Amino acid sequence: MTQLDTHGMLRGAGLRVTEPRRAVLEALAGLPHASADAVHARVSQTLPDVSLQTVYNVLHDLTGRGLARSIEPGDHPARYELRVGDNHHHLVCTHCGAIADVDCVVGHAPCLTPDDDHGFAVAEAEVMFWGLCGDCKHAVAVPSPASVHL
Amino acid sequence: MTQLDTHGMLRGAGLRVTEPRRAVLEALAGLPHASADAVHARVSQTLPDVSLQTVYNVLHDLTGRGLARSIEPGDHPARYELRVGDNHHHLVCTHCGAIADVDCVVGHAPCLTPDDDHGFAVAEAEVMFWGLCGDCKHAVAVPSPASVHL
DNA sequence: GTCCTTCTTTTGAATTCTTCAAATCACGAC
DNA sequence: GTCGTGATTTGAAGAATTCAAAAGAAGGAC
Repeated sequence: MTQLDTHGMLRGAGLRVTEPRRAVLEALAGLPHASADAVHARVSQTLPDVSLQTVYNVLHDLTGRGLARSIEPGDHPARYELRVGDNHHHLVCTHCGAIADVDCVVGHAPCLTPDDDHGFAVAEAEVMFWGLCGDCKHAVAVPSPASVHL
Repeated sequence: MTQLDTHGMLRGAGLRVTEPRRAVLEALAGLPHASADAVHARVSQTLPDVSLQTVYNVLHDLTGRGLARSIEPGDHPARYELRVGDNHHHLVCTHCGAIADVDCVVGHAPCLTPDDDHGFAVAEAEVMFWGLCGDCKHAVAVPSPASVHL
C-alpha cells in the first residue's frame, strides 16, 4: 500500500495536522466508501479515544476542503471516499447499500451539460447506477422489473 | 390541467382506491418534486384528517408500484414525482434543495451501461446535476470552485 | 344489498443518522 | 516557550422516516 502523505494533504488544504485527521485519511484510504460509523470503527483501532462526533467533524472538514467526497445513496447513510483525481461514478446496491466504483464512461460531455439549465449554476454532474450487488442478487427474492432510466 | 385518472392508476397498480391515495396522486400532479411534508400540506387542504404517516405510507406504496418516483437529494428531504414516461434527470440546488427537470441528454447509452458492473444487476441509471438555483446564486456568497465531475 | 376478508389508515412512539453547543485542549506561528 | 485560534470532547438535541397495534374501509362473493 502506498504510504499516504497525510501531513502534506492536511497542510496543503489549510488544516491543522492532528492525529484524528491523519487517522481518518488513512481509514478512508483503506476503506473505500466507508460510512462515518465505519471510519470511526477503523480509527478507533489505533486511536480509541476519538469520538464519533470528531469523525463527523473531520469528514465535514475534509469534504469542505476537497480532500474527500461524500456519497449519499438515498436511504442509506452517507459514505465517504478520498477525492481522487480520476473521474468515476458509483454502483449502489439498493438492498444493502454496497458501493462499487465505475470508471468514467469516457468523454461523453453531453452527460455533463444539461440542454436547459433552468438558471442553475451547475457545478457538478453525478451519475449513479442503482441495482443489486452480487450478494443481494441471490439473497433477494423479487426480481423487480428493471426499468432502465436515462 | 388534464384530469388525472386516479382510479384507473391505482386499480391498474393493484391498489385499493381510497381518498388519501387519490389526493396524493393529485398533489403530486400539481406539485412536481414535492416533499412528503409538502404533499401532506396540499392533501390537507381537501382532506384535513389525512395524517403525515398516511402520506408516507401512500408514497411508499406508489413508488413501490411504479406510480411515483422518489428523488433523494443528499441532505435534503426526499422528493416525489409521478413516474412519467419520458426520461429526464434533475438539477438540484445544493443550497435550498430546489429541483428542476432536465430533459434527457439524448441517447447516449454509454451513460447507462458501466464498463464493469462488478457483478451488480443494474436496474437504473440516474444523473443528477448539482449547483445553485437562480435564487440562491445571488443569495449565496462564496462561489465555490466548480469542480465538474463525470 | 350485505358480509367478510384483507388492505388502509390512524395514533403514538421509536429509530437512526447527523448536527448543535459549551468547555477543554493542542497545533503551530512567532 | 507563549499565545491565539482552531480542534476535540461530551452530552444532548433535531429532523426525516419507520415501526406497531388497533380501528376502519374497500370491494369481491353470495
